[in-house]
Amino acid sequence: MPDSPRRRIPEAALGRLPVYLRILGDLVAGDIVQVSSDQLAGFAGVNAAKVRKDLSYLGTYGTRGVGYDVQFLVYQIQRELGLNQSWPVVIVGAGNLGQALANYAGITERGFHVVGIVDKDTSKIGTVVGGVRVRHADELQAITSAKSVSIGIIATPAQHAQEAADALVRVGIGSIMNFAPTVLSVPREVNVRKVDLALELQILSYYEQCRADGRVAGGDADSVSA
Amino acid sequence: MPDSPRRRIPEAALGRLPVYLRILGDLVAGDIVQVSSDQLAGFAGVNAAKVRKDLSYLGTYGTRGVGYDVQFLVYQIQRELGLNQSWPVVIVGAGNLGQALANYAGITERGFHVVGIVDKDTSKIGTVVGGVRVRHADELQAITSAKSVSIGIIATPAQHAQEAADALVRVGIGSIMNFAPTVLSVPREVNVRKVDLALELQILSYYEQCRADGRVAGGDADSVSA
DNA sequence: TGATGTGAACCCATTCACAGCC
DNA sequence: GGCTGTGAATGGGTTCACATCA
Repeated sequence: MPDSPRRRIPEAALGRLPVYLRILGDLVAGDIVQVSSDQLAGFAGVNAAKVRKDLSYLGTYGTRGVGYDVQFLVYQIQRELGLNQSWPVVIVGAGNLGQALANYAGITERGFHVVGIVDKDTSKIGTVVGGVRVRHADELQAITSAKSVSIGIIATPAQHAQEAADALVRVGIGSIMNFAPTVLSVPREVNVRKVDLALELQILSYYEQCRADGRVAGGDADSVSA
Repeated sequence: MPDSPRRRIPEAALGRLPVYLRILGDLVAGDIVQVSSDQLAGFAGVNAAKVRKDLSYLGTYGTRGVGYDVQFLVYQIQRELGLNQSWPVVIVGAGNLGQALANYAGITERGFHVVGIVDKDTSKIGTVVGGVRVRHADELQAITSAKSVSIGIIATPAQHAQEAADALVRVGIGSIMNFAPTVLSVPREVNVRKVDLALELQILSYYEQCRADGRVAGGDADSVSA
């Protein structure tokens, strides 16, 4: 075991690693082999010290006076994030959103693959979305056991989200991405991440309201100010 | 001017207000008129002190020894977030995601309404999604001017996201929600929020990887531990 | 010389604990 | 007595600045 993952990566830094990874991927595609924290910071829209601190959590992979080897950095980030393996995911809910997710190329491009979609609506069962046949929610256990799925996506309406979460927990899912606008109640050991469109819109609404009122509230969460 | 918005609400607190708002909405529906910070904290999966601090940014609307008036709190949060008006939004990109968004009930339920969808693909133009006819990207200015739109949603593939952002900025959009997996380059005064599915998945991947490796990494971002 | 890696300083957010009020 | 509102303490994340090394 030459290089074991020493310390846990702080949440904030963790959220930026995929951003760096995406940029590094573009650099690889452009045959760039070296990159400095300054350049990377420019592309990512953060400052260079943050980039260096973030990358330092992975280990000391840079070369002083030179920068980072792009390919090697890609490899290290992927390894740390667990992206050197393809994670199977299961989607609960085959409505508009579930279908869009199943068809979303970004999922497979990033090394995830949808191994199952379930719904309770019998009219949806048997239809094929994103190359996967929709099955009944009762078959969740069969799907997750057969494919050792540990990541579940909730794409149901709000009123069924908790029920979906319970079902996922029951079959031993470890991580849940929740697209329903609800706070889920799950055991502590289960990871939940929420993606809430309306919530984000409401935050934008606040900033637009501030703008309209004349009070400045520049909140650039993820963009380059150029 | 009886109660003007004094201080700017911190980002972190701002992100929780929509969560409280949703819960309060449920309470209203259940004819609950009073709520304590303790109860609200329970529903939201945070601690009571945080709820009180968050609500204190709105003003001192609670009653010591009693709690908060649910209806009044709903009104105050809505007012502060600018939700007492219906914001028109425009969607750029009429692919899978754009269509799913246009059809997403949560948008209209929360007081936003899609007034336009544009695309560059002529085969999509003229089709109707979510009750709105898809128009050509060149008509963006006409749409936003006519309806004084200030919020735009980017639902294009990654390689066209920057172009979409430029177009939105050009027509005077103030806030952008970006669903493309890219860091956008926009003027400082434009608000950008990113919703990146693959990024979130990669974070879950990290936690699952940690779990598989035996290192604990419980990151519950938005759930109740019950 | 030039860029990394990192202690130290700083700043924002969370939590504590209690004064103040109903 | 009970719950809010908020200073004070704590903790995490960001930024600074520089020692360190190719």
